[in-house]
This record gives sequence, C-alpha cells and structure tokens, in this order.
Amino acid sequence: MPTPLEKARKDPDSMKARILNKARIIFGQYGFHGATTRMIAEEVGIDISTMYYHWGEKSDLYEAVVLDINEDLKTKLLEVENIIHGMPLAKRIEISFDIMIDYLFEHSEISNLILFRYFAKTRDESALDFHVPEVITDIARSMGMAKDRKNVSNEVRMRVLALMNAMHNFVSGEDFFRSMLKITKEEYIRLVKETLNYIFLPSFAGVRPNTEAD
Amino acid sequence: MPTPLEKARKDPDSMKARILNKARIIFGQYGFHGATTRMIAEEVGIDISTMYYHWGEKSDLYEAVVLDINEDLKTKLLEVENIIHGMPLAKRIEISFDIMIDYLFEHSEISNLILFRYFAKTRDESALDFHVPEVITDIARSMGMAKDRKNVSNEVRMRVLALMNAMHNFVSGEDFFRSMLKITKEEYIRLVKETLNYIFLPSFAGVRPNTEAD
DNA sequence: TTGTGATTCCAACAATCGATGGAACAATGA
DNA sequence: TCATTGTTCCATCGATTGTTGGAATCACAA
Repeated sequence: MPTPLEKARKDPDSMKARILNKARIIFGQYGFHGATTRMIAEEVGIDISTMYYHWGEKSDLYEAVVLDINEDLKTKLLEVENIIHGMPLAKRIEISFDIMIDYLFEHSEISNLILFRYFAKTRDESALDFHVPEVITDIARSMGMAKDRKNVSNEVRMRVLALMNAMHNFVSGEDFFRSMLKITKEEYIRLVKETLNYIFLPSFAGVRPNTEAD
Repeated sequence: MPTPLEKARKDPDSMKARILNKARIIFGQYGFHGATTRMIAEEVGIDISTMYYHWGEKSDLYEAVVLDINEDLKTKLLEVENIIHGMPLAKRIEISFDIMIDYLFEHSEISNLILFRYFAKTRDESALDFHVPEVITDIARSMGMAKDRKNVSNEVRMRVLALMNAMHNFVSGEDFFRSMLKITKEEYIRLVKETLNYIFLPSFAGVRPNTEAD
C-alpha cells in the first residue's frame, strides 16, 4: 500500500499534492516554526481541518515535504549526471551549474528547505534523520572526485558540501543579495553562474575560467 | 544619550548585556519565530517582564541582536585586516580563514544569525534593513580585489559573498555536517579550514594549496 | 530614617498557535 | 433507493505566544 507521499507524487492534481506543493513553499520561506498551518491552508484555499485530514500533524506534513524535495533533487541530479556523462571535467562542472542553477531558481523552496534543515533548530528535538549523505557521495563520484560510492574521503565530502551550499545560498538568498546589488533577476542568475564557475573551476578542475570581470 | 545597545556593549555585566548575549544564542539557534521570549528569559534566569523592561518588544530585542553581532563582526574583520596587512595575497587569505574560523566557532551565533537573515522570511514583513554591504566591500578591499571601497564591481561582491557564506555555512551547519562525517569538533575545524583553502586559494590567489588529500 | 526612582517578579491579558469533534456534503456501488 | 465511504468545513478546544499592569523589592540620596 502506498504512503501518503507516494500517492501525492503520483497524482499531482489531488488535494494531497496541492497541499504538499504549497507546504513546500511556505515551509521553505518561513521555516518550520515560522510557517503556520493556517498559512498553508489559506494558500491552498481550504480549511485547516482538511489539511489535517490528509497529512495529520504539522510535523508529519513537514517530514513529507522534506522527503518530497529530497526525491526531486535526487531525480534531477541523476538527470544531470546522464547529460554530462563522458564530458571533460571542466565542462561537466560548468554544465552542471548551468542546469542546476536554472532548476533551483525555478524551485527555490528546495534550496530554502535544505538550508533550514542544515542551520536551524526545531523546538521539540525530534526528526533529524538525514537523507543527504547519499546525494553527496553521488555527486562526488559524478564529478570524478571518487572512484565509487564507498570510498569517498571526508575531504572530498566537505568540498562537495561547499559546492552544494554555495548554490543553495545564492538561490535562497536571492532577495537579500539582489536588493544589495540592485540588479534584475536575469542578471543575478547570470552572475551566480559566473561566480560559481570562477570559484570552483580552478580548484575542482584546475581550470581558470574566462570571465568578463578580469 | 546612549542607546540601549550602546549601554549593553559598554557594561557586559549589566542585565541588558546578559539578556542580549543569551538572546543572540537563542535567536541564532531557533530563528526569530522559533525563539520565544520565555526561552530567552529562562536562559538568563529572569522573568519575562524584566526582559520587556530592558528591551521592549521581541522585534526590538531582535534588532538589537542583529546590530550587536554586526558590530562584533566588523570589529573582528578590522582586527584581521591589521594582522594580514602587507602579506602576500595567498597568505592573507589563509591567515584570514584561520583567524575568522576560530572566532566564528567560538561565537557560532554570529554565523547562525547572519544566515537566518539571509534566507528566512519573517511573518510580519517589517524590519529588513541591512548593514551588510559595507562589510562586503571592506573585505574586497582588504583582499586586494578592489582599489577602494567605492569601485567594487558586482562580480567581486558576489565572490566575497560566496566566501563569507562558505565560512558561515560550515560554522552554522556543524551539528548536521559533523554527525554526517562522524568526526570530532577539532578534526572538523581543521577540515573546514583545509576545505576553504582548497576551494578559494586557487581562484582568489591563483595558488594551488598543498593538502593531505591529494 | 524616609523618600524616590530604578528594577524585578507575579499574575493575568488578548491573540494566535496546533489540533479535534462532529455536522454537512459528495461519490460510489448495491 | 439507501447505505457506506470518503471528503470538506464550521465551531471550538486547550496550550502557547507576545505583552502589560501593578505590586514588591532594591539602591541610594536626602
């Protein structure tokens, strides 16, 4: 028998899915404590009790959201891996940034939620199970930093974490950073990609990128 | 006449300062909505109304906390700048990481609070004034990426942001990342510094660092 | 000592939070 | 047709939130 999350992912028009999708955004913007059940229900256009009927407690809904975005992210990473397969390392990194940044900007709640889980505590200390390590090691292998999934050193894990975090930071901090730089969204996205290449290509691929700033 | 914040910073033993210092930690750990006035008061060991007597509304206290950590950070950056003055670029970066990472780990609420302000929204959309850009341009100049404070391109600003964020990420995400890598705090701090050097020395200073991982 | 202002705590307030019981409604098949 | 099951909403609950009034206490000058 399928879990509520599986049912929601299978039928995107169902009420379960509609609630889940709005919950992703609200939880992503305000965090677990900042988001209220009434905010989510109002966003969907339903009564709160309808939400409880489908997803139970607030923390259960939150957990479903976390699992949901993790599933999305894993799928997307697999898609990227297939695209860049066989390319030289520098090109692999460059293309990965290009695709992933576009994707994350279209689903910024993913970056928001991941950063929240990394950095924020929840009042009742529960539910801190991860699902992250696998993704990290997958990326390490895909980037040619490790032979297989098992033999990934902590040094390499840290570098991949830094890379992923850098992407999420720029996506999630868009409002803050853009109002600081006073530029359009398109220009900002271009700048994010250029910055990521500037920083990570030399260290990860030994390549100095050609930027317009130099 | 001095502001409440100035009074608190002048006398670290005063009740105002004691409340402020605990508020930094609680707000940093749980965010604005996650932290409650009762949590902070209990941490100080006083009644909530005493807190209101000294700092007024919750949002006022939060604002004082933000200004407070910004002042600390600015002071520390100035201190670092004096130390690294005159050194070659690669050495400047390396020493800056070493000092700043040690400092931030001792005051992790600074990293926590900065990240919260970058990435989280607050329910009542008020009080979002910054005080960050100055710090960014100061670092850019100190790192030799800009001639003076005025002529800092957006490209350079973004790179400095990436650098600062990377530091804050590793400090603020310690619990999460360390339980993933299963290492001690000392080993983690060492790994953070090594990773930062590995990533930023090649792109910022054109230098490939000698790491034990290669 | 007395008086005055600053400080601290107790008690309570209104508003909002997460959560639920139960009535109303809809869909389906017997 | 009716009974059953699934779904949605209204009304409300108790707990927790931010906040405040007022009494008690303290520090200290007169």
